[in-house]
Amino acid sequence: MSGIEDVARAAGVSKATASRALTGHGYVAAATRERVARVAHEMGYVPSSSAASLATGRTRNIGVVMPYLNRWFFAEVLEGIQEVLLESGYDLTLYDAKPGTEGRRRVFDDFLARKRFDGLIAVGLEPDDHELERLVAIGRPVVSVVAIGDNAGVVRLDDEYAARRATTHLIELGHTNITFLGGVSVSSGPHVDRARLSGYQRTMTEAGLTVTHVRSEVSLPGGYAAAVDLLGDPARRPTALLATCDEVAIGAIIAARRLGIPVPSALSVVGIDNHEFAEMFSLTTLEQSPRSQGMHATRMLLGQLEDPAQVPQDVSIQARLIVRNSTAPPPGTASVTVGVGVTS
Amino acid sequence: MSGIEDVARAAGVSKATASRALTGHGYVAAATRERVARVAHEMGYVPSSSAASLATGRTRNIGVVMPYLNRWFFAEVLEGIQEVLLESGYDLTLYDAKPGTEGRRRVFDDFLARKRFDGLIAVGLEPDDHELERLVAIGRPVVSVVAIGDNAGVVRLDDEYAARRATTHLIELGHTNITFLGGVSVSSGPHVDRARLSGYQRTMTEAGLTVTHVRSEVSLPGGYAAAVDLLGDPARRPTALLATCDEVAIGAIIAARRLGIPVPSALSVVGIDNHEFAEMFSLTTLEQSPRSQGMHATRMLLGQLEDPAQVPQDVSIQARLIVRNSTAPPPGTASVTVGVGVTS
DNA sequence: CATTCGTCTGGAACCGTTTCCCCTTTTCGC
DNA sequence: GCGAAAAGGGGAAACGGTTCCAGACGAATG
Repeated sequence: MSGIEDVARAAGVSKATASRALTGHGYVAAATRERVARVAHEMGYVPSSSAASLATGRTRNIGVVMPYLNRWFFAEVLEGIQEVLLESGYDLTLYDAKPGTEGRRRVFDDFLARKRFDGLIAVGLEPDDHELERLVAIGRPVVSVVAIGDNAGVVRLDDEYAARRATTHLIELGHTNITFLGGVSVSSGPHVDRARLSGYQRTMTEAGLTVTHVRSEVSLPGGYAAAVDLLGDPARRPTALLATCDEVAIGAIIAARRLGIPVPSALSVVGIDNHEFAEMFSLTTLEQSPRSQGMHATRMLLGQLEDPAQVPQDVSIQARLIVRNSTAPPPGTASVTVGVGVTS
Repeated sequence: MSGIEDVARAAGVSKATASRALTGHGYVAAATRERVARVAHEMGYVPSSSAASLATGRTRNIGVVMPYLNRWFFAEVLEGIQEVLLESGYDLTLYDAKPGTEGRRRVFDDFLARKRFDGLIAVGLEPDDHELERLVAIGRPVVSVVAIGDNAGVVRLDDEYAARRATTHLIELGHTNITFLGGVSVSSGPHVDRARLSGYQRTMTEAGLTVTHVRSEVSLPGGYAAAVDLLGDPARRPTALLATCDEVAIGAIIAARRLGIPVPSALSVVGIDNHEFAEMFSLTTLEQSPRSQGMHATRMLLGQLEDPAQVPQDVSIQARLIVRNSTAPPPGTASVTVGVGVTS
């Protein structure tokens, strides 16, 4: 296992020059640089990252903390992050912080404190006060995807806007009996879902319509179960559903099919996400493109690293409405022509 | 930012003793150890991992290479790995190696060569010769989930067995016209799918039945599309489908519903995986439990790290058959009583 | 032509641990 | 009570890079 000293010797230069040649910092004659590079390559020399980190104080590694790995949104964000880091030559260290677990406590109290990264990306973290404090205590730049409640750079979907836009779409189609399917109350639960619920509520209220909110676990099976309950009772059945996310929406569509309720003629369903399954179910939805959120956040963080003066910016994304075939005017309406396709 | 030297001074001992006290290596009086630990804790001392790695040659970090992050199987394996590593105090560095991308090339040629880990877990990697060579060249223990073709430790599902078991289940129900829905030929493509196809073929042949294989992309939408094609043509329609995995199976069930073909009365469908959606679709399937495969592989690797003499073992898992409501005797059969529930 | 400046290079210090080696003190067996 | 072994602790040398500093040289400047 050869070190830079061996390379230096083989190239007939000092350690210092070899280092400069390989890192590109400081003066080195072009011929020398070339020779050192060649020798290093021939010897299969790879610098020790621990030694380099120790000397420079930089790890060329980015930490990513997220509460779930197996949910569509998170996996997509992670892929976006990974893609940018790979291009930039940074490693990615992953910390799984499932809410309420001992593992999460250890992540915040032990793992992150080791600072094995130059910067941190927090995805949908919803940290409590103690966790937030630990995050700040690390003293490394933090960027988050989905707000975490402090002044770090944030990339996120404008959830309130997305829900308003979805609701408006249904109202424009002529619906008046629209139920929100989601997991939380406005005052508690993940901020994302609260903002979406709130966007729905405001839009409905502004239009003079009655708000109805049905609880559902935020997952496909959850949406299915909640929809079976709701739709099974003809008295409660609305003409349209706004789901807090596509998984819930798809669960609801599956439930409707099973109950023999045709979508969209008897029931319109709209989601938020543009999940990979949305197309297959012809789901009208708002696109949130988590992958590019991840990429965006990563570029922002990398930018901050190379120029610490760069002020972290907050980026809020306005989702695009994608109209497919899960929404239509309510039953018994004079047919209305609606453009099918993508609109803003 | 305090180093071990500050701790040592504050505790009135030498650097060497402080190090011994904190790491637990070598002789240290109990009282001293306790005092050093207390002082360190009070000062909020956290050892520099780069310095420690440099000195010891160990990183307390495990690398994980996988081709996809957003597929159910991979995400589950990753969670299993993460869980065990978190308990053991190891970090996890993730390398995304999507087949055929420039990123993948860089992962193998640059990133892995940096050896920022004590060991590597390769998940469903299917490396080519060059990649395999690079993997070996790293000189660190490698464990893989799903075979990679060399003699490293492997944890995997016995795919051939799973497919045989699934086929047998259908045959026992009375089916004779069973189509395999999957993405490959026996001679090329991912080993997993080939083994499953092969298990199906042998079982069919042994039973004197005709093999029919329909190509499908290995994904939910892929299964949907392939099934729409196949089932839409009454001449080709079988009485039972064996899908290469649950996602394909579920796609097929959705397609059947849409075409008005009742499952299981007119069509039986069986998958392999026990995907999180399987229950919702009442899918009969073989459980592969990727999460525990991940945990298993991780424990194996960690074991090898603490005792290099430990020979890597290959572990092959026999999937359990979970009978739900997507399989039944073929139409027009005298009804056969079949136990519903879990059997081995 | 002398001076200055930019370029190029080598020696040595440094990053923050761990660990080897050696010395002192205690414990234990006989 | 004595010698050997074990326990406890300190100094200093690693680990493998990067970077500061100083010196040497050639070209440009006055």
